[in-house]
Amino acid sequence: MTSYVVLGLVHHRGPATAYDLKAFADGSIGYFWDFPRSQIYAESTRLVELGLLDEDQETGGRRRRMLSLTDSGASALRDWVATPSDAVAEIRDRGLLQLFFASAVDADDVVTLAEHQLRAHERRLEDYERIAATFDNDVDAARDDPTRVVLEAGLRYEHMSVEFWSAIIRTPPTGGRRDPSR
Amino acid sequence: MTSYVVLGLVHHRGPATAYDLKAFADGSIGYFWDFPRSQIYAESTRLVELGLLDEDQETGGRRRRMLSLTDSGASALRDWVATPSDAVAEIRDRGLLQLFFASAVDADDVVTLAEHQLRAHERRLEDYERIAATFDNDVDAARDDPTRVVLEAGLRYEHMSVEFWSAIIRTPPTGGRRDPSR
DNA sequence: GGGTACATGTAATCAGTTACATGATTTA
DNA sequence: TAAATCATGTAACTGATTACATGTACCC
Repeated sequence: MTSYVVLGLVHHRGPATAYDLKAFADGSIGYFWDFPRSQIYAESTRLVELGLLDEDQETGGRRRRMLSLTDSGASALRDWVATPSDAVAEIRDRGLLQLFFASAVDADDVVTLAEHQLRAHERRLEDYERIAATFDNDVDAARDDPTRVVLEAGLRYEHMSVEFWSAIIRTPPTGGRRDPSR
Repeated sequence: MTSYVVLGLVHHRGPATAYDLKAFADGSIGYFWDFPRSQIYAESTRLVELGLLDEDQETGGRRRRMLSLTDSGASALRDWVATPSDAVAEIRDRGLLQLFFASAVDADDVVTLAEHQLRAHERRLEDYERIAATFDNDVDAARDDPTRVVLEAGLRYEHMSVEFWSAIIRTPPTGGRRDPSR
């Protein structure tokens, strides 16, 4: 899947180095779909071999490799984006997983867990709001920009998470366990 | 991480076979954190070697392996659940990823994508509501059950997703592209 | 000259998935 | 007796992560 992220990034940014794409990803789609730096080098090499990307490497100095989409790469990206998926992603959130198994611990531990998650989601929400502010100088264009709309999904998710974990702190589920302190 | 899921499942279900744990997971935590059947066999073998699980295999017939928590396994689970994480999960949702790169395709394709996602999330929402109904025969106990509370997070996420993709269908972001039909 | 940011890669390892493979028990 | 379900496992592969390793260019 990461190969399509790389393809998409090249489409989005135009000719760019792997380093550059990774830096852009870290401030945008990386919040939703992150990958290690080494992978973008592996993937870009692979995509060049497959003929989906072109590379143009400087002969001296930093020997930058400028990546660009080939026609075949552009069409592979279009096909993939236009192929709807009927799958819903798993949330795979460690905090929720821990909460699921909360009957193994005391209510205090659940509260501590929830406090950490709350803070983490609040921080993430702030990140998103900061990024959103850079979009929304031009409100009309923003509404029309799919990347802004994906950010909107992130904002809603974080709002929801902040509310959710706040409620856990207020009334931690004790799971039928007996509170050992009483 | 899956090893903690297995440990947690054994804690939650009590002594059970790997097969049984997987079946239970498929109707509960599997919606949030799925794994292939083969993995539960690999993990359970590993956890037995680590002394976190005990196994008791039937000598004849189906040769079922009953898995149970050792003291050391129970304490490893408690430690893990009680160790708060400051990380926020990536959403890693293919539909959102496709939407992020929607500038590569036409508005029609975005609408088609959104329709599929909407249907998928509606179906998932129905699954969750069906499961919630089985909890909520006893409303007071449900409020106190961490697994029910995690399901609540899932319900909210799916509600949010249904609203989100509905809005995309109403006004698909066109990403500054020119609509080729005009 | 030193620190920071730019820039690229490889190697080893690990986690997870898919496919292959087999047999027992229950129910219609 | 056939089909469905119960039940367990291995092997090959793939994708992703971590750690290692190197050098350039710019700015103070």
